[in-house]
Amino acid sequence: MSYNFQEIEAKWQKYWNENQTFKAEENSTKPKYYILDMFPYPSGAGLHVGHPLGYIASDIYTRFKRLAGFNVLHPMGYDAFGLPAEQYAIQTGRHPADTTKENIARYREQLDKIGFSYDWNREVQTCDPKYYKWTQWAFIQMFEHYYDLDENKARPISELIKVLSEKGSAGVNAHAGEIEEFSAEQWNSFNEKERENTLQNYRLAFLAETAVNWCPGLGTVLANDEVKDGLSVRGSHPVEQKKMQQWCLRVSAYAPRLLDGLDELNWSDSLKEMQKNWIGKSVGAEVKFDIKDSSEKIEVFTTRADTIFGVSFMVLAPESDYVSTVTTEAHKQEVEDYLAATKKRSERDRLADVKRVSGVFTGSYCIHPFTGKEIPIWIGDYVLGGYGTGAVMAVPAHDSRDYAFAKHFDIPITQVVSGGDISEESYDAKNGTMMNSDFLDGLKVKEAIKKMIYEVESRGIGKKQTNYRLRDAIFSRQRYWGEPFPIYFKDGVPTPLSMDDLPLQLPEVDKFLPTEDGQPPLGRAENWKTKDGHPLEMSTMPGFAGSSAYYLRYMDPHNEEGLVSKEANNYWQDVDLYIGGAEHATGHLIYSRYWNKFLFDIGYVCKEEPFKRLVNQGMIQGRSNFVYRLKGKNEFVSLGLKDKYDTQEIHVDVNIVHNDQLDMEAFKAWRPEFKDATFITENIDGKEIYNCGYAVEKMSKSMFNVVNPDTIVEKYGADTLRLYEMFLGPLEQSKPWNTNGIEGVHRFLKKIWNLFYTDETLTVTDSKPTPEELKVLHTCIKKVNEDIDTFSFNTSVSAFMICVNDLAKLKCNNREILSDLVTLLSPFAPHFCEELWRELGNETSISFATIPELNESYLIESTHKYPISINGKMRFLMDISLDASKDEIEKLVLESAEIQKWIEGKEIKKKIIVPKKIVNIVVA
RNA sequence: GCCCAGGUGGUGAAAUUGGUAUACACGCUAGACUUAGGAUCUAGUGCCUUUGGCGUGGAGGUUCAAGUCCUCUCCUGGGCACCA
Repeated sequence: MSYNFQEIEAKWQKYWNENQTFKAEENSTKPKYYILDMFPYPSGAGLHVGHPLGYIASDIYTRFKRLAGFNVLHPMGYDAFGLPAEQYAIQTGRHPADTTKENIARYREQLDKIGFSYDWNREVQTCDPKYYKWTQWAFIQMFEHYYDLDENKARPISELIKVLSEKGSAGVNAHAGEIEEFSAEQWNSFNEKERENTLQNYRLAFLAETAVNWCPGLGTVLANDEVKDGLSVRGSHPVEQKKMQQWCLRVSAYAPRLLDGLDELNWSDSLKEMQKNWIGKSVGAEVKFDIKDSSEKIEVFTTRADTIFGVSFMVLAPESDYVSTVTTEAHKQEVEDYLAATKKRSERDRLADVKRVSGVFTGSYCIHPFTGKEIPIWIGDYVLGGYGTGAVMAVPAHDSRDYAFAKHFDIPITQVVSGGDISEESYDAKNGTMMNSDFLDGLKVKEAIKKMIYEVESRGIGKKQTNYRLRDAIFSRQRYWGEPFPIYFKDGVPTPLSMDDLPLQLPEVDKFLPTEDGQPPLGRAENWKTKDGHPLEMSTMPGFAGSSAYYLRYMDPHNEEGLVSKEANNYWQDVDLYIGGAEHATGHLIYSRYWNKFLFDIGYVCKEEPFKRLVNQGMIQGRSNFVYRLKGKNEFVSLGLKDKYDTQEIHVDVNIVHNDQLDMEAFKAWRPEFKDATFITENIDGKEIYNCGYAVEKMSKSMFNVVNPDTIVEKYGADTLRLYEMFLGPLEQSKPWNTNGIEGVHRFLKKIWNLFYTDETLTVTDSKPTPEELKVLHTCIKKVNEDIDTFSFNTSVSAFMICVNDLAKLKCNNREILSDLVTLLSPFAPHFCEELWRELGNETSISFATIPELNESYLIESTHKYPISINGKMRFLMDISLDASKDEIEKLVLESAEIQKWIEGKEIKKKIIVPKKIVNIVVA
């Protein structure tokens, strides 16, 4: 029998499915282990070979954990709401629900072919009303809670109301929006609308008029992580700033906990670093500056309180509220012109010319709190309205942006920290000694910061302050294909629906476009009202809503009473291992942590952090091929000769190129316009060949470099695909896809097959394994065990190859050895191993086998007893632990009886003696 | 500009964490078998001026010993970017 992978893989996939082999149960005596993949967005293009990389790694880990005696939860589902399906719907008129359903079916088919051990009973689709009922529920919970800074957790709004009615706003220490203080009497005299307006400043899910990233191309707002370089991540449309009333989540309330929580997580340093930067903690002080001839003050945030004596001007953000208070009549026109010009510049333009300095003087002055000098107040667009107080004290000598501004407008520069030369550029470093700074003179920068903050606080002109860059998440999208908000407006007051009315299902609409009067698509739905006629919210939730708690739903996917039951949550607790791309660092992985912390606060889940360990798989890039067309002709020249002609580079489908050589007939058949193409070929070793150029690019349809896993599975089988994707290199590294080495991996499986079968019949012996065989096997067991926890699967595959080569040399067909080998290999090549496992006479699935135990004694014993062959040379390796000099050891070792016996009559080619470590002697 | 990874044969990559550099695989070369080979097997394959020497982006350093540690520097990839 030869290795017929197609038959074998179909057979065992069917068996696993029919026998529910991978069904996870909560009533197990084994320890639990939860392994999660980032669920895919089912796009119309289907899976390419890059998608399964992480899935294969997690599946190997899953199967390994099962063999090691764990009760493993390994589910899969789909992140099914999103922009592409809606864009497609707008273009074709097809309902996103229909196309999504088709795409999911296609994904499932592709996933099934690779032999994953998912428990499909727990499948989750975010667009399923049974699922998004709980997304809506969570939103209502956030609406009904606020963040209490004393208890440092979310608490019910009802408790807040009680405090407000007894003590007024002073009785509450909450993470809230800007609130004007009010007394209990005032609160009690508020009408319903006034009360709600106040409460909106406290709620964790709230409506706010904010500057948002508005994308006209997509007709919706976008979150910060959905915008890159002023363009939308999806579709690359320009994005501009616009003030709009939007639902928001008060993620910023959790910023300190999101930051501190990172310490206990087993995530990669680079990913933690990204989150740290995104959260962006900075410690400093808020200082108040009096405005000249006014009772008003300007408050600024600074991390460099030490440099306060170097302040030579103030700068306000164009959108700052201070602008109107400080602008004098004489400068009004100038300021208004400047504001108008700034507003016109899009986010993208602003980023494009960061270096251009612009600003305008307001006509007013501040009074320096220490020197009493007058400081001019300017407006500049390098100051951000949304960060700190929207105003800065400018210290041109020690801040490069202030320096550029001062130089441009010819404002004096005073050095207050020694150490740098400020004639050409500012000196920003936080070391040096203070000068020109009155009572700070002579102090080091760090001491000066402390002293100044103390001074500011004791004079009552400011306080120590920590700021975070993390903003509240904007949660509204003016879109159709998302979760509807469970909110209606009762006389303009936003009110949540009751649980009985959930899920609030997406209505049918005639078109997936905004209405004529600019309302979101849901405005087209007939009767988008509650039963008693109140209008429902028309925007929908963003993509990250559905993916923020899906891992909890897998624990208890069919529960109709809640997102997850207490029992299921207590059993599975949290995700032990999460595998996915690093591109979610500042989006999904922040929102999920926030969402989970919130559910933890309200006592709904038992763990504060959702993902204990996170492994990022690298991206698989495409490897594109090019042909070179003579300009204006239908003639193509091979890579080696192209410099002799005037050519144009054209992407060619990588599927008709093998080892960079073009299949010329297939090329002619590829597209009609190339039907009559002619070629200028190269002669290499007597063959006429057309060589293609190549480049590493993103895998995408337009570059014709997409490789579909189905093609690989068809040609080599799923097990070869799985092994090859792991063999390609370290999991976390990005790498281009190429099939150059896949033959070697496929050959490896055939070699194992041949250990079992001679002349197509199964031949295994039941004799006792020899020490050599045991050594070979246990070397492999050791290596694979070591690799598993670091996901170094590429070296595991190598270890298997070495093992099989050595066993083939020993002509091993021992049942015990082969059985252990197959068990160890089964997580990597499950179908293949399941087949051989049964051939060895086992009744149950190999998934219920036990991982072979490592016996180090086989290794140690043989190291001393058997000289081994490395790279064709005989070597004697020996562990020594003598604390002696090289020469002494050499003498001792060479004179030992064991070595004497071995080298007798042979020529010593090489001696390496390493104190305390090893002796390595190579003989001819 | 700031932060994080990384740089090893023709290629993908290993290296017991300071101890035989290039395991394993691809590719290539030669041979065997074959009507044939995009099949299988065997041997070889870092470089050079080859009784020897040089080699892990470059230059120094620590050490009996450095791909690994330290200093400087040059590239590549990723993230953040007027965050005061």
